[in-house]
Amino acid sequence: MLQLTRNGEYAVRAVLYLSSQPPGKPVLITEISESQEVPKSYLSKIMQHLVRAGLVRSRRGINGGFTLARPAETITLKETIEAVEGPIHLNICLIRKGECHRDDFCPVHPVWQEAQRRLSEVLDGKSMADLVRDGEAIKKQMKKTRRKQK
Amino acid sequence: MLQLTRNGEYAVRAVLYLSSQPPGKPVLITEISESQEVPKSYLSKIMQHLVRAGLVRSRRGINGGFTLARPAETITLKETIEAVEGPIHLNICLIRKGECHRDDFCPVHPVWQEAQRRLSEVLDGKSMADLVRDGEAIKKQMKKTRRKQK
DNA sequence: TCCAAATAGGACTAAAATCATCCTTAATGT
DNA sequence: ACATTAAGGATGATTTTAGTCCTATTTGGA
Ligand code: SF4
Ligand code: SF4
Repeated sequence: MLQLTRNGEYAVRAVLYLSSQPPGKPVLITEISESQEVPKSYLSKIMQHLVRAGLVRSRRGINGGFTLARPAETITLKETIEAVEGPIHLNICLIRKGECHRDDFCPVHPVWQEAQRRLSEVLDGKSMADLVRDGEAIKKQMKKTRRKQK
Repeated sequence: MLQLTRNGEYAVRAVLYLSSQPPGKPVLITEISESQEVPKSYLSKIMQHLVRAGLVRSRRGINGGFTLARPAETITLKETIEAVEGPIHLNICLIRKGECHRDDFCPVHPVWQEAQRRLSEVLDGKSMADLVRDGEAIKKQMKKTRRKQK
């Protein structure tokens, strides 16, 4: 359907939440689940993907939880999504050359290449640190608006 | 999976083929199916969608077949895809305001808006007439290359 | 050493989407 | 009437999505 799945969406929410927390402080899965409105048992699977992909570190037992494995500045939206959904390919011919045998004479192929490039540009252009900053700006803006409405 | 479905892909192939034919000349579904490598019975459903969407006209019986309903210049890639897949929304929050109740404070939401805008730009920027021209240019280029290889 | 707290990992499932096929009906030109 | 051709409905196999649940493993502290 040319749409992000819940896996990708939830991964972004989780990584973004970790990015908003003090670095190094382990965050419980329950806390992520509740604040980000993601089913806990489902989130558990997603976190496993993120750990294997090297974006997140986990510790079990008391004082356990999840932390970012790298600074939020170095983690992009695209990377987070691809960690749980696999590489983004807007059409099968972008998977690899020859995946669609028409690619060498198809006039639509280059259009998909361009579309993919533009999409990647946007998704790779935002780091988790950027998003945390944007989120804080939105919060500030909302407070101002509410004050005006009084 | 954030990927175009066969429906969209096949629709593009079919409309592009019609665009490459003399305007007004009815083309049989068998001809489209074979030249574009799309299962005939499946293609039949897709053509129905395209007719209902107003991109293609059909005539039954002898001398029947499919023709474009409008000049190829006025039909874009995006339009063709959306005719069979429904509107493209890269994430659910782009369907309508409030579809995701987090949209008014979510810092990721604007990124998806931007991504969608960029994607639409590319897909709406190519008309079927453009693609036919591109296809002819590719054919010419391939002939030249083959000559050099001799 | 034993326990409680956490995540890891595997098995399982319901529902939906995807990718078709086949058959009957309706229109159309000769 | 009749051959031709698309329309439309029913059906189905397979895959993906979205999620749950249970057991195992790790960890730190009493
Ligand atoms: S756009 Fe062209 S190359 Fe890509 S999948 Fe479709 S036919 Fe193949
Ligand atoms: S990006 Fe934000 S607004 Fe869009 S679906 Fe995810 S949480 Fe909702």
